[in-house]
Amino acid sequence: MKIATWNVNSINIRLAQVQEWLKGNRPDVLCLQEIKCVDEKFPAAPFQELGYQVTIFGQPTYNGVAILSLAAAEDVQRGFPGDDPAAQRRLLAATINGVRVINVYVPNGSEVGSEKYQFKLAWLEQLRRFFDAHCDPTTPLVICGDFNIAPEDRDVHDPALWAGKILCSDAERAALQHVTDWGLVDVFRQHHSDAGLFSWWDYRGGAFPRNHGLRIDHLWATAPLAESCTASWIDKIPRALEKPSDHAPVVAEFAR
DNA sequence: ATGGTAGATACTCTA
Repeated sequence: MKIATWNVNSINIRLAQVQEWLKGNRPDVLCLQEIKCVDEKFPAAPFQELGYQVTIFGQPTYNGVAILSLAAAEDVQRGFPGDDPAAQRRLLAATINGVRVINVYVPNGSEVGSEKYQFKLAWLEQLRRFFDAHCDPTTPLVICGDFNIAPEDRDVHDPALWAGKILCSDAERAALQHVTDWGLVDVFRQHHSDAGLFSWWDYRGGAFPRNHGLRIDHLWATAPLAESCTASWIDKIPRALEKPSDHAPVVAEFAR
């Protein structure tokens, strides 16, 4: 089973790239973030023609997540239980081939200390409470998406430059660790220990050709699923295309 | 210290 995550920064702008990537990679599951459209404007048919089921949780202009899956998406959950209908749409969960898949677009946080930063930290605390109340670390589960956090300095191209900044601050890293302490393993780091491996490069300043990036897109799995992970990688090819997303797809393969 | 990019949308228009 191959599971992938990709922040596409508008599914409508990126449609052809996502189609091509699905044809070439055929993941069982692709979790999308920042689809930036309402459900009705999501281009579902092109993906259905490729054999994918489409599960959407969109909103106007910002955020929005979706799951494309070859098998049926069961027990679909949109947002945190009890969310206000107007809440930002950043979480979509479904059970696919017996694996609970949780697709997240964690708030960016804007600037350390800002109101949006506080919202990000509170959102991560809510995510931990969601795991405590609704999930079981002894069952196969993966949470993947754009976490907007580089967990360690080896996930940052210039740790001194980024020290204490948004995406790298101690409080963000602690909030992420509090979530993963629930019982989650970073499956990418099971297979790669090197620095310099990134999933996001700013559009500005020629960051991609200089490899000035951060690793902020992740797949974390519970132990019973993580131990079956045979490979994980970041596919930098789409980031080099014309009109790319600023994020690259991240993939994990499981022997199940 | 600042600005650098990309996207949807507003605006406006049409129905």
